[in-house]
Amino acid sequence: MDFSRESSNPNLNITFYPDNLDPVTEFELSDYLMLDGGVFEEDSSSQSIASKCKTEAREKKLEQRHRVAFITKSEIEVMDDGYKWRKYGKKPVKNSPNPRNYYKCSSGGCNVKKRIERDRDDHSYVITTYEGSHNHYSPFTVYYNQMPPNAWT
DNA sequence: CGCATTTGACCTGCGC
DNA sequence: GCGCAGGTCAAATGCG
Repeated sequence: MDFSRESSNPNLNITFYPDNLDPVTEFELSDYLMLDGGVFEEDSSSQSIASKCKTEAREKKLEQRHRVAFITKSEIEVMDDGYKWRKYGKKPVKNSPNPRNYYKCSSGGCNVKKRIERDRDDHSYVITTYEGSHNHYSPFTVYYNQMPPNAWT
C-alpha cells in the first residue's frame, strides 16, 4: 500500500478547496468541532459476555470512533472535498425540519462515513460530520500536492 | 450497460 | 416490555 504516509491524525487532513467548487457562492468555515477517540470510551468491562457475540457491525462501530463535525456556512450541503461519496440514506431528524443525509466513501476499502444536515435555526449553515478516517488520500489532495504553491493564485 | 441516487423497510439502542 | 428515534440496507429507478 502506498498510503503508509497517512498522518497520525488523519482528521486534520480534511481540507476544503473552494477553488475546486464550481458554483461556489459563499463559503466560510465558521466553526468546527473535533471529537476524537475518547468519545467512544470502551465500557466493555461492564458489558456482558453476550455483547461479544454481537455482529461485526458492532466491531466496525468501535473502529470508526474517529468523529469530526464541521459547521460550515454554505448554500450547498454536499461539497466536493476530493473524495467520492455515495449517498446511502436519508432521514428526517426530529430536532430539525430538514432531512439528514448519509454518505459513504465509495473508494475501495475505505469505510468512512459522512453525515450532512442543515442547521435547525439557520438554513445557511450546514453541519457535516465525518466518521472514521480514510485509508487513502483524496485524489484531489494528491493532485494539489503536485502543484506549485502559487498555482492557485 | 454500469453506476449513483432514491426511498421505504428493517434493525438496533435508549428512555420511559 | 414498549415505543421512539437514529442509522443502515437494498431493490428500484434514473442518468451518463
